[in-house]
Amino acid sequence: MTSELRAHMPLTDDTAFLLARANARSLAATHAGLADHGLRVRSYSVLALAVAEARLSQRDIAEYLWLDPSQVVSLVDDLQRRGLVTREPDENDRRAKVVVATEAGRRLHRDAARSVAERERETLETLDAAEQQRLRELLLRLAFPV
Amino acid sequence: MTSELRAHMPLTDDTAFLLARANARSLAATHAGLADHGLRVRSYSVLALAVAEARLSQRDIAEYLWLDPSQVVSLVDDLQRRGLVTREPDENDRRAKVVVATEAGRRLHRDAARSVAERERETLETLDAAEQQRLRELLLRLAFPV
DNA sequence: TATTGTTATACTCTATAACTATA
DNA sequence: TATAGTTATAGAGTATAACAATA
Repeated sequence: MTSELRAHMPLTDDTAFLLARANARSLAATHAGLADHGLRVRSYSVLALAVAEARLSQRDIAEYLWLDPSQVVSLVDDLQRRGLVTREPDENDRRAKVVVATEAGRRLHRDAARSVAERERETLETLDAAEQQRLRELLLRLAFPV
Repeated sequence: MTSELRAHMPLTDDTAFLLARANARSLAATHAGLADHGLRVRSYSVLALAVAEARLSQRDIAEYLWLDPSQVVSLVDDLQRRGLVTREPDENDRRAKVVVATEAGRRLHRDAARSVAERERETLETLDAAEQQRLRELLLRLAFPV
């Protein structure tokens, strides 16, 4: 970056722009962390929710990850084909299918999460621990407004 | 969102996830604000940099917006075709082209920025003014690490 | 009637490599 | 030898509409 640009820095008072650029950096780090595990950001996210004990339906996953329900279908298809998750019938609603991680899915997620955390740590180290915590609190309220 | 999910909230200690979801909300708001102005997020961002007085080259723009230089070519092509920006030769480097907004480009940007700001305000209102400022400071350091 | 998962399709965005002109 | 802009192409991500099964 030129010194002139450093001094001026357009758009840096624009939350949307800062959010987009910070997210781009974070995405690159996550992508790099997942590369060796045969996962992409979206399939990793779905797997992470399947590993969590929340017993989410595909519709829940779509809402949570801000994806279209039709996208979740092919993501779960892929994970299921690889033996990482299963579709279980919801006992209360026969339309819905709960996505649950298999033992292999849990193992892969654990290894992938470790790689991702390592990369993310480098991305976040420009903030100290308290600042990172404060950032997460603010982002949480933005990501999930009450 | 189910109450069970509200209670559990997987991934909410994951900065990358929160960043992605907050960015998705912000993007949707920006997109809605731009819809009536014939602009998309990426073309709007390039136009915003052209309106700024930083006299950025296409390469600068690519780096700043985290885009590939080849993507900037077609974005500038489109804006230029619509008379919103011009490519000016860089006096110091004949390879480089500086992207500058025309008067029409400035007008469109002003109108679009107003629409975007309105939508963004709704997205951000879950935080008070001081919190929004604090968030921008933290994001800036994440987006542009020294 | 509304919702869940599914299929299909078109469009946008992203990643990569090669080429040219200039440095 | 390296860099700025350009062209081309393939792959990933996104948006939308329609349908069957179930609520």
